[in-house]
Amino acid sequence: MSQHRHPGAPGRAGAVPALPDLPEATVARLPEYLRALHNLAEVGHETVSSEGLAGAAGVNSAKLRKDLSQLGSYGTRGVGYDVALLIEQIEYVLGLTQRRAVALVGVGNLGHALAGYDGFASRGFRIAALLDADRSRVGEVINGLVVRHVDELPRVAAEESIAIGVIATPAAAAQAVADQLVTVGVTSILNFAPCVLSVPEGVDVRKVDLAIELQILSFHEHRKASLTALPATGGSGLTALPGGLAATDTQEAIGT
Amino acid sequence: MSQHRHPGAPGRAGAVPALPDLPEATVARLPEYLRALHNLAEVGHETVSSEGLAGAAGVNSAKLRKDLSQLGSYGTRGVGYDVALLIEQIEYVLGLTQRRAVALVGVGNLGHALAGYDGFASRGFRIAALLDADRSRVGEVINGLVVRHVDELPRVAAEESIAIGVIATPAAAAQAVADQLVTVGVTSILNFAPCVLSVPEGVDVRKVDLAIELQILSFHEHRKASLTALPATGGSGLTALPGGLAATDTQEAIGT
DNA sequence: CGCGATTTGTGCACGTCTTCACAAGCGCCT
DNA sequence: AGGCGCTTGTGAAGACGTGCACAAATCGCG
Repeated sequence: MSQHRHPGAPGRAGAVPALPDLPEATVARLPEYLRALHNLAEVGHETVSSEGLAGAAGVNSAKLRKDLSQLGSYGTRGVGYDVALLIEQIEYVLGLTQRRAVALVGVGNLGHALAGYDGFASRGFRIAALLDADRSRVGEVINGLVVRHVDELPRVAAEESIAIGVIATPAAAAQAVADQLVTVGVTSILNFAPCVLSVPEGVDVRKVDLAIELQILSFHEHRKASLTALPATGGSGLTALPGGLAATDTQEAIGT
Repeated sequence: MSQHRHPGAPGRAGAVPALPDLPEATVARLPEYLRALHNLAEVGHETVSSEGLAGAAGVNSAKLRKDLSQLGSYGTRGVGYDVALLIEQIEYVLGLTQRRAVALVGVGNLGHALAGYDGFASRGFRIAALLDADRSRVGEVINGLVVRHVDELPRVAAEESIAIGVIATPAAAAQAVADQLVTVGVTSILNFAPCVLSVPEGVDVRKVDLAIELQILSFHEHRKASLTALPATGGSGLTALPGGLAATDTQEAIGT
């Protein structure tokens, strides 16, 4: 689909392939833009304005324009962005032109669900191996993949280059698993275990903790409750407002 | 445990119960501190220094002190923080003194795993209801809870006050579910579906998207690869450094 | 009772992120 | 060709978050 020229160095071909060192906040939003763009492409949109894409991605249009300008992307003034081209650009920047191999360690409750998650395959990743420390689980087949023992990690890593390790073990086991992953050369880890991982410099760790998300929401619930609990004690004037005017943050009121 | 005086307004009893309006970045870290504190308490620590707690939580000690000072917490200079007291304080601020009821919508792959997740119960939450739109799933028992049809949401909400709604449905269904949750009075939503939710003002939405996390990691992999690909083209002098000196961010090298 | 060791709480400077507002550029219509 | 409306890209200002470095406070010991 619209195979313009090969996605590579933006602009001149053969130039430095190094990435333009994006702000982290921008990087965190690019996947959201990408998802929105895929949706737009499916519906048949050829181009999209910053306003339109921003709406679909749930952000401010100015922020979106600044983000896209960061990666040197070419929109057309008066028209908007070419959807297909922008998808290519973002996928290139995110390193999704190659399908990255993921090793998933821990096939318990959560790991099982992750192993069956469609989003892996459909968003540029491939589960290369399922691993677990529990030998009674080894041999089990999940979603067409056989669970292997975690000690086989070096062999797995030798078979195919693992780009990302996903840890879905209990907290007690997580650090040991992380160490093993680092040992076999993995430099990116997604940690679902509720604990802090200690890794050498150069290794990236991202963490997803369900309980933390719930507790943050709980805080806001608590705050909202404590606000509406004040009836009208002669507040300075900014009381009432049943909906609560405080833009708490997170992602309130996306607008239409 | 350690039922000091009732956790309530910090300091004087009966004072304003309103929360001190914390910075969002601080709120996001409090759960991490809380978890670290529980670990310390189990090991038998009575007090902990900012340095010690910061290490356990994977943050800078200055940041931790500033965070704790925000909530008016009382550490003791020369000694540190009282672990039990600090746990009480943070749990109060986060609104965890009451066990909040969670409604989980969507018991597919992921929802199933979430329903069986221990972290819910052990971190201050209680799954009050499992709901799904698929009638063939209704009646199924997961972890001692019966799956009910999503249309029963109003009845469920009437039975007990739902504090938080968790959406674990496919993206296509998520917005409709969110609307239903909002209708029955839920003002906090945790969304696992890969889509942007539009909600009225006053409703908080947090999002967890596995694919986004992976794509962010993919970017860093891509960047690291493009850096090491430059051998030694007479760089300005800060090349080499096999580990890569760039503190990419996220959470690198926690130290010991 | 005083002193030193230790640790908290915070003022300040710096960097990052966000948002506004507008100039520059592009296409279309006349 | 020229002008007009629309949209991008960006400079500048402000809000926010971070980390250093140090003063203030507390404990323990002589």
